Amino acid sequence: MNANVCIKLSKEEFNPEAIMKSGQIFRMYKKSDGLYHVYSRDNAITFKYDQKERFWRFYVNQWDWQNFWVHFFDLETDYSKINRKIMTSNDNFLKKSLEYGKGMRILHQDLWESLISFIISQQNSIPKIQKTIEILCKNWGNKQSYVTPIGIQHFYSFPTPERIANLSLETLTDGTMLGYRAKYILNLSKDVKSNKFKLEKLLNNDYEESMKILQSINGVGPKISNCVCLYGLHLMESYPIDVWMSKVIEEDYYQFDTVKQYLQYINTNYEGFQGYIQQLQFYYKRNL
DNA sequence: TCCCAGGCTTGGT
DNA sequence: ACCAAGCATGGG
Repeated sequence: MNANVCIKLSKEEFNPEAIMKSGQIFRMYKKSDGLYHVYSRDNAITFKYDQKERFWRFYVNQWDWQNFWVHFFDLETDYSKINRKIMTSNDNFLKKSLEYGKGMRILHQDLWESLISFIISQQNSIPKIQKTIEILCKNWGNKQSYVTPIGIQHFYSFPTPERIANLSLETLTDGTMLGYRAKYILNLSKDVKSNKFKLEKLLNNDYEESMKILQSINGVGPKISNCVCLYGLHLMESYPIDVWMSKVIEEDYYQFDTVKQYLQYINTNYEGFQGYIQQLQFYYKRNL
C-alpha cells in the first residue's frame, strides 16, 4: 500500500503555499521536511514537491486520488482564461496579486466541516482557529491512520454533527477555546441531527438562496455565509469581506466611494470567479 | 492593563 | 435601515 501518484503539475498550476495561506482551509500543514499534509473530514493526503523531476508527488492510492482529491483540489478547473483576463486588465493590485499567488485554487471542502470551522472563525485569530479545530477533532473525532513517505501517521477526523449533538454545553465549552461560539455549534449540531436543519437543503441552490439559508442559522451572518458558500459549496460568485479585505478596498481601491460600488466592479468584470479574485487579493495583502 | 482577532446577536433609534 | 454594546478567549 505504498502507492503514490505523480502529477505533472508545475508550481504555477498548483501552489500549496497560496492555498494554505489564503485562509480557506484550516487543516493544512507544512512540515519542516517539505511535506504537506491535508485533512478533510476523515480523509488525509500527503504530498511533496519533487525538485529533481519538477512536479508534485502525492502519496495516495489511485482510487482515492481519482475519486476524492482531484475534485478536492479543484484540478478540473481551468484558471488560465481568468488569469489572462486579469493580466490584460488595468487593475494593478489584482495583477500583482496574481503574480504573487499564481497556482491558487479554490478547494472543494466538506460542507459540515467548513460551516463549523467558519463559525469558529468569528472574532478569532487564525492560529487560535486552527488550535480550536484540532482540539475538537482530537476530542470528538475518530483516530485515523494514513500512509506517508516517512511511515504511517495518525490524525483525527472532523467530529460529526451527531457526535457533537450528544455533548453538554459544558463539555463542549471546557478546554476547547470555543467560548460563546460553543452554543451556536451545539444548537446547529442538534438541529442537523434531528433533521430540523437539513444540510442537503444547501446543495443545488444558487448563491442568493444559499446565503439566505445559511444566515438563518443562529451565529451565522453574511461573512461566514460567504465563506461557506465559497469553500463548502464552491459558489464562485461569493466574495467574503473580512478585516483584511476591508483594508484592501480601503487602501488599494480608494477610487471607489463605497464598498457597494467596488463590489459592482468585481461582479461585472470577474463574473463567476469573484471568490478566486478575493483569495488572490487576500493572500497578497496578508502575506506580503 | 488594554487591544485585537477573518463577526454576530440583541436591543436601541 | 442603521448603530452600538456585549459576547469568550488567548496572545501581543
